[in-house]
Amino acid sequence: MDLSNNTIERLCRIFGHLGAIEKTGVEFVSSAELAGALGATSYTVRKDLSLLGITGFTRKGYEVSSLKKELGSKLRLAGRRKACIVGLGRLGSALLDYEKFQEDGFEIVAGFDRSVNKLERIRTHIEVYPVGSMKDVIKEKGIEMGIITVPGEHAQEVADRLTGCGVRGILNFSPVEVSVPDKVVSVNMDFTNALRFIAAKLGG
Amino acid sequence: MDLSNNTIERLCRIFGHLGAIEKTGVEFVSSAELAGALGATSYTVRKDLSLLGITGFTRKGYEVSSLKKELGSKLRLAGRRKACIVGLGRLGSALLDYEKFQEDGFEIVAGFDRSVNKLERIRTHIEVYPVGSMKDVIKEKGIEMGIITVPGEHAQEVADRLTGCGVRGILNFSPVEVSVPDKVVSVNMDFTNALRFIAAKLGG
DNA sequence: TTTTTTTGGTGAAAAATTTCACAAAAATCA
DNA sequence: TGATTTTTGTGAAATTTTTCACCAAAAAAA
Repeated sequence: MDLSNNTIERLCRIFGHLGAIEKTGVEFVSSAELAGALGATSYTVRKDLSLLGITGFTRKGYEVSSLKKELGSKLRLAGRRKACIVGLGRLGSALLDYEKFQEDGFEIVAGFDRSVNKLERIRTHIEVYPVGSMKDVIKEKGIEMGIITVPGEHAQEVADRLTGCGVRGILNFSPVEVSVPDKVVSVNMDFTNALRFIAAKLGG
Repeated sequence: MDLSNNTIERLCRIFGHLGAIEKTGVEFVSSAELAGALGATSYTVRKDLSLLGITGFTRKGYEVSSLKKELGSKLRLAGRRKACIVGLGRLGSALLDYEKFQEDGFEIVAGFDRSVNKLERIRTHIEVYPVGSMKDVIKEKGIEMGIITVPGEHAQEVADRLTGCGVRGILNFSPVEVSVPDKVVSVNMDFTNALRFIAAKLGG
């Protein structure tokens, strides 16, 4: 199947939202409710789901737990995935213990930093290493995804290193867009740009 | 002018990238170079800029410093804007001292948390307050933007409070989409969803 | 000076995405 | 039972966004 990025992004959000609904014990959810929680329309939600061949029940909506299961398997969000964080400054070390990742099946299994000093000072139950041991650690632990929290100046270099070690997914928190090989998926989260966007939308 | 969100987002990224170019001392930049740094095409960059009435120089490209200035004024990214952070856990307190914000004209002038205990323990040069004093502090300091770093369960409540205090822009790091009044601009940054997106794109 | 090359500007075409409209199915109600 | 309501599924229409094609201008080269 050939889903657009927009569709994938929405489906992932639906998946996340279903987790929340599940906790409330509600059994069915309509496309309109999902749309509301997403800031989309019910048409879009139904179309997105139908692109995956997922169908609901007339006059009832979609069954929460089976929808979650289907999305999980169709989008491959079901299994556990291992990730590492490179750059253990304030943000990086905050993310080391970000519980939401674990809850969602993303396991942070290693942190890397250049500074041995920093590695020694850090307090976390996750194992941390000097960047030099990246290759070994990534191979050994089977790490698939890398989270970049180094300053912009070093982001590309870290991305190269990560992909060189076989990492196929990159979440980049630095403000520079990193370029990666074709097969690698990279997403940028630039906080400052988000504030700029808000400021621009606000005008005045 | 009526720019699409995509266009606004790209223009903001261009603005950020121009800062980096400026430091290198390069005077002109072509639409193709900008496109490369953005992961867009040169057509798109030129069209985006032309939508703002910004024009470059034949065979030279755009003059870096004046382009930055024009974007800054047209998108209202030039002035300083005050923001606050609500929720001073790991992430929130990391963001309190995120230097990039300050560099870009976004001043974090207050942090809020429910727990007085946390407020006492926190080490930062930015003033922190109990949530109860939000209204006063926001009015007094002229805070325009709020950054939400509380758990999802409380995100909507915090958003309501912020908008109730007159905040018009919200950057929401919690995994739940908050709903805000029409005039308010809100952007969600859901880390977990970014990882999901990467996982879904990777497949396998 | 003339030609060639590079780069922007932009209306038109193409592609992608979203919305609509309405049939079909199931639950509810009279 | 039969009418009514609600909600999905989806092809078609509408809208939005991106890309293309080509001109003009200016710099560089010849």
